[in-house]
Amino acid sequence: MVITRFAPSPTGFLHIGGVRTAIFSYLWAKNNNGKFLLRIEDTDKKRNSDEATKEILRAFKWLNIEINDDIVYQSQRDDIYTKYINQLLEEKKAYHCYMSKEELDALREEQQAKGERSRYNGKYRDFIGEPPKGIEPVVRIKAEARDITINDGVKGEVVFPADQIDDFIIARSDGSPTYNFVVAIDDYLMKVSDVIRGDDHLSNAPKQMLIYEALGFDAPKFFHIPMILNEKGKKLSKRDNASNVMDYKDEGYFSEALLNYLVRLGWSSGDQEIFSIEMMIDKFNPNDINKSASAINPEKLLWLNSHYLKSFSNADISERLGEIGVFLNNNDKIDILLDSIKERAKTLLDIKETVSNILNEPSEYNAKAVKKNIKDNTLDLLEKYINSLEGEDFSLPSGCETHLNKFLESENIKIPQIAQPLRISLLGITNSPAIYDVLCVLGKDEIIKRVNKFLEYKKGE
RNA sequence: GGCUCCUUCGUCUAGUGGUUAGGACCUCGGGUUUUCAUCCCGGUAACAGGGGUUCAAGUCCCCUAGGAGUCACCA
Repeated sequence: MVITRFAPSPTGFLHIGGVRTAIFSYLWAKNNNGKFLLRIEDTDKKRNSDEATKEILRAFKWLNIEINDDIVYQSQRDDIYTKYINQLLEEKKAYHCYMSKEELDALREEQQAKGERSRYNGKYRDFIGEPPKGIEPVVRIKAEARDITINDGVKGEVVFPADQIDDFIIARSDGSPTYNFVVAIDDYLMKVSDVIRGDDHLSNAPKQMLIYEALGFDAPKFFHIPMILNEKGKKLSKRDNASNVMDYKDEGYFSEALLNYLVRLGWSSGDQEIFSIEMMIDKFNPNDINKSASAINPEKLLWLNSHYLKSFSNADISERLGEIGVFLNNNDKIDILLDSIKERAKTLLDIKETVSNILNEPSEYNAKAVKKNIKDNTLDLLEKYINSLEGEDFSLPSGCETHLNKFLESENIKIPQIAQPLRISLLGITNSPAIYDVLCVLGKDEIIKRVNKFLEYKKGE
């Protein structure tokens, strides 16, 4: 069975790069009818917070990525790690190192001064005798001096030369296990078969291989996926704006669009751009992931978002609007309104804004628009217009159109002469959905009310 | 600096020795449109550079350049 996992450390919000890693892992598991697990790497008590964990979970919920089995928290697994550390110690595959931090620093400086790579010199590797007093030892693993080859599903064969590898620490002087150690143990214990993670972890892979070998465990298959770059071509970090997933939600993006956008970053299936989640699951294979890093492209995301928006039903959109506090339930023209708006909007926030522009009486009139469109005879026309509404059928946009055409003919004017002034008096601005739709949604009483208000405003000037 | 990885239009990518190097976003032009948009049609635009191998190279090899990642008792 293919089992994948996502293993964030809860040090803040979930960022875009992490989400993409998670999606890839999720898709690959589902493609194989396998499992997608979540492990919270909260061993660094100083930097972790429960709040961050909640935030990560909230993001997964929004993205509709389902996590199989119970969430694993590394902070609750000290006993397990200790057991394996002791095992390695007993088997002489690991040893206590009594080098102080100061001594280690001095060693590093000395090596760097000579232009060498800083690595542990193996001082306590075969140490016998009385250890120095007053020093709590760390545990180091015995790393055999040989090249280590990682057979990566994305990068291919990557060889790390022997001189790059030293006896690294698997347990700190306070007894707590280090990152590379717990990752290896947990992936094994969770039966993770395929590790898909950022290629910033590639250099950790040989260390983990060493741990697997020492313990006699089979190593999982690795897929080190390239980083996501920001618009400037630098590694996307938490400091980049728009790196927090939930910011996208707040800005009116849909999880469908974000997922679609992210899955196409570094991966593709021919010329296909639009993927439903089912299609992604069907087509995704981590072997097809690109080797090179890719830069984020907000415009394409926006395009995808508008694409998805157009495909949503009005009921669906209403529900999503409800989630951000916009309720349309008591408006019987809801379909006309949303049909009209969703064609031109790109985000949920766009819809919210336009809905509010239409449903709420304008509080002011755009001066530039007024100047351009309100001529000497315009107020007369507007007055005539509202006086001509009696008995007209405004239940559908087509009725509004029929009536307006009649009005144009009787006044012998062209449509812009009345459409733009109507927009201004009804909405305060000239950018709006089709005028017939606006008229229909508002209804005659509201039209009369707003036009009168505008007329009074103009007369009062 | 050591090690590792990467390099096709501005961006995301297709491409597995023979293609007029394709698609998408952006951009530009045109059309539809009462406005803003949408939508439709069309255009501009790329194999980092240099050597090989081969009848033939974006595709294979080498070098150079550029970019990225990593070098903790962080994860």
